[in-house]
Amino acid sequence: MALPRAAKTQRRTRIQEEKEERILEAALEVFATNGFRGSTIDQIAEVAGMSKPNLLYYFRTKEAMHRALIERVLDTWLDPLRAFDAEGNPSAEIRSYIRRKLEMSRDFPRESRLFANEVLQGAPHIEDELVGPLKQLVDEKAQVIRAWAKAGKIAKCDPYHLIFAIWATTQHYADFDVQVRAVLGEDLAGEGRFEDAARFLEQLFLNGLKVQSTVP
Amino acid sequence: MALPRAAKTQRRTRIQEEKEERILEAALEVFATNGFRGSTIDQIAEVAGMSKPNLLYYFRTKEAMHRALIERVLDTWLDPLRAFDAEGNPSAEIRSYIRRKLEMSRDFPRESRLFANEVLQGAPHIEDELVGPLKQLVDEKAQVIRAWAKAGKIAKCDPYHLIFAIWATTQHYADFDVQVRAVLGEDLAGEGRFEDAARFLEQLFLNGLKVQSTVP
DNA sequence: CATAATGTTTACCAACCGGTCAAATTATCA
DNA sequence: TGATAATTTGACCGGTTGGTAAACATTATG
Repeated sequence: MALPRAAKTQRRTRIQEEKEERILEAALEVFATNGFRGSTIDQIAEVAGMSKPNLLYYFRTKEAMHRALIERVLDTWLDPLRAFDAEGNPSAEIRSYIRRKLEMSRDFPRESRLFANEVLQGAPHIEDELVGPLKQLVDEKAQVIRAWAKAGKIAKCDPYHLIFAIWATTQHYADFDVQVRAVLGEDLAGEGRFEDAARFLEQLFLNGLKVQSTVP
Repeated sequence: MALPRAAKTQRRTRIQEEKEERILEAALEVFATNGFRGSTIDQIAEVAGMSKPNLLYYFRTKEAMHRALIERVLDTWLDPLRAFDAEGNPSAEIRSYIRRKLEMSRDFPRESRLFANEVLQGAPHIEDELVGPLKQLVDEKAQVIRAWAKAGKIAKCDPYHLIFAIWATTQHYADFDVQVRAVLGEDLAGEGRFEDAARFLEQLFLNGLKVQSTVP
């Protein structure tokens, strides 16, 4: 009778875990490809293989589903940036950040598109996360980059725009996948694409951030 | 009685031009912020300041409106890439391409988001344009870049991924504007943002593509 | 095994949405 | 000016959508 989330029993039942898992998986699929408004509960229910009212038994509203999904995914999404290590070698850190972000685009394109859809449409559901945890983390890492530049370990540059550039270039392969495939052609797009992109971006960013010696 | 598009009179009346203009302007606003599925004819009608049936008098369906809008905007959108000149100085050409694209993001953010929404959701309405005119233009310019690299005028690099990187970094400021503003803070985001971004991206791409001399 | 709690389904509703229609209004021009 | 064509609107329609109510089924537990 009672809704699972509000149940008196503190423990989530096995069946609750399983179903919520299946629902969020389906929701990711649907929200990522249609955006929030473009997605219907029926669609999600079908992908999840259950009836609409059943789905609404676990998440009261479409928005609750979306919220739960965002919460669950945001942390993972920011992991690569968190791994950015102030003590490490600057070039190596930047290289591996690019690589990790690119791997995310390859392995979790739906998560990328979920956020892209949301941000693109004005982030009506995640604005708090943007100005809160996200900004804080970026500020912190920007300081690291700025220190590297000041110490002459990389070229002087605006750390925020550097981070934006890495986000943009790596996520592009997930978010604009259709366009990339259209331009490269179906064949080229598949096989070597990941390595090609990684090689190019590493070259671009590492040379681009190399300290410019004023005549050796 | 008859629909204007199918009218016997070949000439479009003044009133037709004006109304279609107003409708497409409103459609751009709405489609860009909500995507195709997320937009309603009522919304567009309200922004355009006319009734829904009146709007449907000029464009028979929502899709017809969207199609007309895409057609009208796509050419302009590709202009910067078209301006890319094989005869020019490579560094100067790349620099001014970046600048033009960045100006587009600043001056026509809605157009950018319109395409971003569309591509992000699988480009269901513009796939022909992608594999047709777009691919053709990109192929052509990729050849130019490849020739430059072969002639030693810029570093060896994959021209397609270079173009993707320029698209991604410049359009990022239009498409992910909310996120950029959230991270930079409302103040920093406004004034110097354009110049900061331009300076950073020019540094990144021009140094990144500089021929790496193997000891002078 | 009884029984209460949890989980699932069928039927349904009100609001919304894309689109039509016929009637009313306005612009055009002989 | 008056006839005719172009434009505009309110009322409406069928399908979709987010969500509810209540009956039914299943599972956990004393």
